[in-house]
Amino acid sequence: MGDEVQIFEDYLRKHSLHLTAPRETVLHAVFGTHEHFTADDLIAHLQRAGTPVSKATVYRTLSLLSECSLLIEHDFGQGKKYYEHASELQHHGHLYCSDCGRISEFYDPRLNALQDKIARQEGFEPVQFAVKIYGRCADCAAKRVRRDAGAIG
Amino acid sequence: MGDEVQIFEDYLRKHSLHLTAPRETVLHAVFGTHEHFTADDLIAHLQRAGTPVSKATVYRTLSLLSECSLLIEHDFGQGKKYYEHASELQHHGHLYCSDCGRISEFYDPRLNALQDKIARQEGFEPVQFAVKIYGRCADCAAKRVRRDAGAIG
DNA sequence: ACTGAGACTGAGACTGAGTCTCAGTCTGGC
DNA sequence: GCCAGACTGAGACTCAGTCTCAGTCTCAGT
Repeated sequence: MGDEVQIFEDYLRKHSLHLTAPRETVLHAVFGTHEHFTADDLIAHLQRAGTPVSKATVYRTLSLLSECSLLIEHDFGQGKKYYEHASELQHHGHLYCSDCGRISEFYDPRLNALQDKIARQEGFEPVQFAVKIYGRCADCAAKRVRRDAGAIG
Repeated sequence: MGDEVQIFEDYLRKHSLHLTAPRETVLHAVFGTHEHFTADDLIAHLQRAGTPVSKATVYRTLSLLSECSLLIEHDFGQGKKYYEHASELQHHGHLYCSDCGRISEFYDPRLNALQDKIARQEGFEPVQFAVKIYGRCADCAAKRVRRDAGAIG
């Protein structure tokens, strides 16, 4: 936090836009967490925090933050976008637990190198990689084993 | 085609469901193409072909086909689902051109092995892998180079 | 063939994430 | 202070996808 404000301000200035109070509120809320969040989460959080910002403004600000590469959008096929800080580990992948919805991350440079190589082999100019592994997290896998054992016994 | 009908019929029978005319119409349309398609594409196609099937039924049938693993759903962050045949190359990745929207595929067993290994290292039980590389296809990259050259010269 | 339980259908209402519009407000260079 | 143009919130709108419901069809049992 701090760097982000700077980057955002620079970006806004370059495009003749202003760092207004609602934008600052959103910026602080966004960079005050390290979780993946949705626009709706953020709107609810701001509401609860007593600093409500309208839906339209939240979406507009998230869009600006994505444009200046401070945020990255992710889609896990839920019909809504998840956001995360772009500054975290670069080009990491996601593990999405279909049972509890938990999202965790992993980073493996070999995976990135391999993807880059494959893309270029196909004449493709890669900009962003998105590796999503769907399945069950350790907790849910364990729960399922216990439940299945119970069902049998 | 043929195998798919068999698999679908077996699945339906096992669940006390019927292979009705609208379902058959959808099945034929779905397996009559090898492209990635959206529900909307399919509805429009059936309309044009003079064999319209209602939106609700199309969605219901696509959902059944996904359940019995004949189709796989994909999300490229467009706010709509793309479908493809599950029988095609297994666990392949997608190259999505952000300029023209074209979707192409690649298959690399090393990528799958690596993903499986990474997931299990994290205690995660993988069910499905989704590798999406966003960027520019060869055509669009070339177009862009020409356009940029033109802008400078 | 007839019957009844329950599966199926289409039309259209509904949902929910995200976008757009618009009137009123704010910002900052002059 | 003025003004162009950026910004805001409220709520209308869009659009993919889901749900509802009344009417229809299917098929096992007779």
